Amino acid sequence: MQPLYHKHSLKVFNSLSRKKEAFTPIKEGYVGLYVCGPTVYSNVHLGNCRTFMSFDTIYRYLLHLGYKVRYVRNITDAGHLENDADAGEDKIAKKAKLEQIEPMEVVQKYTVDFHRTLEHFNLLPPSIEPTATGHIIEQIEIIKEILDKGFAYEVNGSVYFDVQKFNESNDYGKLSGRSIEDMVANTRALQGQSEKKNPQDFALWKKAEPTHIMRWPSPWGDGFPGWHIECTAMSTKYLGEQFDIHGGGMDLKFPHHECEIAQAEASKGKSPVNYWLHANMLTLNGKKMSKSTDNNIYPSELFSGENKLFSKPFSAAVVRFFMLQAHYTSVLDLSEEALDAAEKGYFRLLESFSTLEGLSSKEGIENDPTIEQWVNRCYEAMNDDFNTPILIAQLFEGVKIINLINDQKKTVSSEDLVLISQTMRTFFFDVLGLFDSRNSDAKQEGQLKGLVELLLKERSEARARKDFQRSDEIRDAIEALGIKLKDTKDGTTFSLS
RNA sequence: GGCAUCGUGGCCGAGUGGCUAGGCAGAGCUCUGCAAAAGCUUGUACAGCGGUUCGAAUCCGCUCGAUGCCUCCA
Repeated sequence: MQPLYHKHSLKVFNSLSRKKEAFTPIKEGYVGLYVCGPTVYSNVHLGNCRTFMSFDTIYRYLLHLGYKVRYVRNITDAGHLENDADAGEDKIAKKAKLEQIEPMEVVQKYTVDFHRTLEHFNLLPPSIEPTATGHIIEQIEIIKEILDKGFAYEVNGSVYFDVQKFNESNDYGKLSGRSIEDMVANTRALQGQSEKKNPQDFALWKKAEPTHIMRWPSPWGDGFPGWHIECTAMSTKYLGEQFDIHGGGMDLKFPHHECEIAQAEASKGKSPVNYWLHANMLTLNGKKMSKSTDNNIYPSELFSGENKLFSKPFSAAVVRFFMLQAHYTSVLDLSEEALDAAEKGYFRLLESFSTLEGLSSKEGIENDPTIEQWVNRCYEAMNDDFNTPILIAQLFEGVKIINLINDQKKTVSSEDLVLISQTMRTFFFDVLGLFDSRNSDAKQEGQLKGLVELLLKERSEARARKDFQRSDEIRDAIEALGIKLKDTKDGTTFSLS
C-alpha cells in the first residue's frame, strides 16, 4: 500500500517566508525534524509543554502520513548565561549553587521532571534526544569552521561571531524581519561588552573564569560553548547540513534561530532549514508564561488542583485537548472557564467511542459518499498547516453521525461503519495524541471499591434479616472474582488483590 | 523607540474578498418513571474610522488597544 502522503498535499506555514508552502521533504518519504528542547534548570511549566505538544502533534501526523521521521529534540544542559555580559553566570551553575548540589544533579533532576511531565501529556519520545554537554567536540569543530571562513574572531579565550562581516555576504535578520541597521541603532549598551567588536556579535565560545564549574578544554583555552551553537552542532550531526523542519517556540526566533541560520550559513555555506515552524505562546492572565517572571503554572499543580488559579483539578488529557483546540501559531490564554468548556467537549467526544462500540451496520446498502467526504475534510484540516481546531470540529461532526446511527435515524453499510470508527480513533488517539483519562488505575480502583462496598452493604442487610442464602450468594460471587472478604466484629473488610 | 503579531457573538476559538466553522454556556422542543445522555431548533459576531470593490470580518490607510521579540526563556 502506498503511504498516505502520496494522496495528501501537506502545507505548512514557513516562518522564514511568512507564507504557507507545500511541504516537500528533501528525500521522499523521509523527514528530518529538529525542535529546540528545554534548558533544564527548573521544572517545565505549562507554557513549555504547549510547544512540545504542538510539535508532538506535528510529529504524529507526519508519522501517520507514512513518513519516516527522525525527530531530534535536544536537552540544553550547559552554556546558557543570565545575560550577554562577560560576568554572566551559567543558569545551571547558579541553580546548583542555590540548591547546593552539583550542576549535573540539577540537570538530572529537571531532565527527569521534563520526561515525566511530557509522558503525562502522552508525548511520543523523540528519535534522538542529544545533550549539549555530550556534543562539545562537535560544537568546537563548527566554531573552528566559522573561524576559518572568517566570520568569527577570537578575543582573550572567547570566540565571537562577526555579525557585520556575515551580513556583507548574507542576510542576518531574515528570519525575524530585522535589519542590521535597526539593530545597530537600537542595541542597548550593556556593560562589560568590551571584548566584542560590535554589540550585535554573539558568543560562540566563552572563556571560563576560574570559578566556573562547567568547563571544557578547547583550542582557545578552557571554556564553554555559546548560546546558539549547540543546536547547530546537533542538528547538523543527526539531520545533516540541510534538513526539512526546524521547530521551536516563537520566543526563540530571535536571537536563537537567527543565530543558528547565521552559524550554519557561515560554516557550511548554505541555509540549514527548509521549513521553520514556530509555536506560539501560552499566556496566563494575558501574559506570557515565563520562568523568570514567575507568571506560570506547573502541570502538577493543574493535575492536583492545588494552585491559586483554579478551583478544581484538570487531567492531562483535558489540557491537551484544550490546547489542540487552538492553532499552534496562535496565542492561547489559559483560564478556568476555557478549561471547563474544553473538558465537557472532550468528554462528549470520549462518550462517542462508547456509543460507537454498540453500533451495528445494515446489510445490503450502498456506501454513503458523505462519509468519505467527511474523512477527507479531516485530512484537509491537518494538511492545512496542522489545523487541529478544524480537525476537532470535524470530529464533532463525526459524533453527530455516530449519534444519528445510534438513534436509528441513519443507517450505514458495514464498510462505512468501519471507516467512521477508524477515522475517529486514528485522529483522536494517534494523531491528536489524546487518551481516555477516565480510566486511570486510581479512578478504576475507586470505582471498584465503591461497587464492592455497595454489595457488602446489601450482604450485611441480608445477614441482619438472617437471609443467609442471599448473603452467602453475594460472598461467593465476590470471592469468585478474587476479592477476599474478612468478617470482623466491626464489619466486613476486603482486599482487591 | 525599533521589529513582528493580534483584536471575531456571554466565554474559548477557526476562517480570511460573496457560501452556517466548532466547542462551552443560554433558550425552546422531542425522548424519558425521575435524572443523565442523546436528537432537533435557535444566535447575522468580526476594535473604531476612512478607502478599494458590484460586494470586506477578510485587501489598503489611519486611530485605539493587547501581546511577543529587541537580555536567558517553549
